[in-house]
Amino acid sequence: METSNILETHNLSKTPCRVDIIDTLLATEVALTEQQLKENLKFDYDRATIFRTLKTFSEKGIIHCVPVEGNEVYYAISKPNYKQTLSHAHFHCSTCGGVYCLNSISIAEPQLPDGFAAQGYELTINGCCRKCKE
Amino acid sequence: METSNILETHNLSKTPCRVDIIDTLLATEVALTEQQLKENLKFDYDRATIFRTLKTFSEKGIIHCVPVEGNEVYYAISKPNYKQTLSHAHFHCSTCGGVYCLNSISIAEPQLPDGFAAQGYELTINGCCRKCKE
DNA sequence: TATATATTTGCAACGTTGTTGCATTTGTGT
DNA sequence: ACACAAATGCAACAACGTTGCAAATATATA
Repeated sequence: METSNILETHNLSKTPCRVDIIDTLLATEVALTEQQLKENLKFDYDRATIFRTLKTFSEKGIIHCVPVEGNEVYYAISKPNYKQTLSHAHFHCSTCGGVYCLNSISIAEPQLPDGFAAQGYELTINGCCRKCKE
Repeated sequence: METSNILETHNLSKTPCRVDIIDTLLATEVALTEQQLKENLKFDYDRATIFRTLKTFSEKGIIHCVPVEGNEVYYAISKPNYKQTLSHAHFHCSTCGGVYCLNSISIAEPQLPDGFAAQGYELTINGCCRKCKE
């Protein structure tokens, strides 16, 4: 799906910042921190604008964020049914810091202690990614 | 293990702030945000002191932090062999926000794409906890 | 195509958090 | 009781999260 469709689907007007952010996230294989995102945008926008855009996109389910050890947050485009999917897995490379969405991974549901009911699973796998492996 | 032992084991001097923080984290069943931690300490300490103490404890493996959706970070006492354990699971209650360490859970290792090598697994299970279930 | 209106943006401001240097205070071994 | 290494509090600064408001802009409508 390309950028215009994504915005239309979610009833969002087509503004430069929104298009730029979605284009950038679509173009990158890995998830990006807000810093990395800014560096990759074609133009500069106000912090508040980017903040609000990311917030809107998160609420709409267009993107999702991945919190990683060290209190860093990465942003990635969501697959269309992301929000409906119970389990999400991400790979975090300890070497380059890259965060990959693992869309096709299924997470085995572990046995929980009595009284706990699971609604969703978020798995972060730390390790060494394809590019850093040599 | 009680507080004094923990500090001695890690070659850390026994200061009020350190003792207070470990006591507090040992006393609570759930992990705490920095805010919640501060509210539960017996005395007040400078922000920088708490920051440095948490950092020291994290490095030593005395505590670990759990990043949760919404960019919140929770701190919890680690079991003695925490750092050596490859897989960690935490339960995050969507209702009360409580974060529980699930020490006895084993995580099934999913199949990764070619070229990716896993070194550790962090699983966060979202749902409804024992206390909030009625 | 011009216009009206609802949105979005940039700017400014403020609170919080992460982080560090430095002088003072404190813990601990002698 | 003392000396020295270590920890603390204070101050300061950068980065981030967040909001109000006025100016600019996207889009539906005439």
